[in-house]
Amino acid sequence: MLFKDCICFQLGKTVRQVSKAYRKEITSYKLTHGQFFMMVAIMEEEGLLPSELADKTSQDRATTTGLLDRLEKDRWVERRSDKNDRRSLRIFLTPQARNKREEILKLFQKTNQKFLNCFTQEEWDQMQNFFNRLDQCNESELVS
Amino acid sequence: MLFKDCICFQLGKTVRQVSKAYRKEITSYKLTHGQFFMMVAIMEEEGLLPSELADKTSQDRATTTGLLDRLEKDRWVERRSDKNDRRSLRIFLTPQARNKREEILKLFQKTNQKFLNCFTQEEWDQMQNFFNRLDQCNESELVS
DNA sequence: AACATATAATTTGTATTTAAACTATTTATA
DNA sequence: TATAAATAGTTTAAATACAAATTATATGTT
Repeated sequence: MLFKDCICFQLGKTVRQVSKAYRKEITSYKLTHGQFFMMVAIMEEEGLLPSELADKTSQDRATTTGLLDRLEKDRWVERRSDKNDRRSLRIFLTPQARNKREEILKLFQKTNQKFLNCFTQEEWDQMQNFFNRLDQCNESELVS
Repeated sequence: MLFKDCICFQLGKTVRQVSKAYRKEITSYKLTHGQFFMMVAIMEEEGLLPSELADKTSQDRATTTGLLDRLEKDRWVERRSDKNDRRSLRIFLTPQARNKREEILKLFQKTNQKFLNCFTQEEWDQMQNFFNRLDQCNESELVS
């Protein structure tokens, strides 16, 4: 199997499968899983900057702008300009999104738990350790 | 950390980082990493159907069509129609792609090895086991 | 104050990803 | 042999992803 020992390939394949299963769990809200994560991030703390949300969700800023555009169009969030720094925006929930806060956060926990249940705590610790190592391995210069 | 125990989130974050690092390794050929994997798959065996390549690269067919479109536009591959089944196409390398076959396959091995070097064989076995478990965990019905 | 630099967010352009619908062809079955 | 069902591949539309450029504003330095 050509791609058996290609971490990048295997990781890509797995993330596509897991994301698909995750989407299936959250269909009721008609949010993509990226939008769902963004909503969870905003529901945990309102008033953050787009750049802070980008950091929090590990997306880049351009992607975050797009996510917020669609969430704003669908009346989940609103951008309010910051009085102290006119470059900045602050992201808040709409009233109707705030009504769904508890539900969404609960669904987030429940869905995560379903995936976590496939692993022992020790295994999940080990998996996180692998993820961290991959990040570091990326930072180091991969020169021949 | 809100997303610490969300496998889907952590996996997505990691795959974005790893893919970015992978892209950096293969920039010289001006291929995205998806295109690169597709080229590797074709270089291993010419004459496969798009559907077979989709399976081989774990992409769905629509994605494969798009990848082949761009690879054909950039003169890496050509589609030839199958005489025995007029629905089918067979994918072949162009002569200029065939010239780069050894280089590309070597770069594929080398780049993969760089990432594998961050782990022992035992750890990589363990990681593959986790990936397989995630796939299975997805197939099972995740009903409350 | 004037200017360079940095920062926040967006825009642009290209590629990927996916679900769903679609066309053409082949195979199975009544 | 008709017709239904399956198969191969593509198209469409919407969302991501990301590099590079852009706009507006703020900060630092002389």
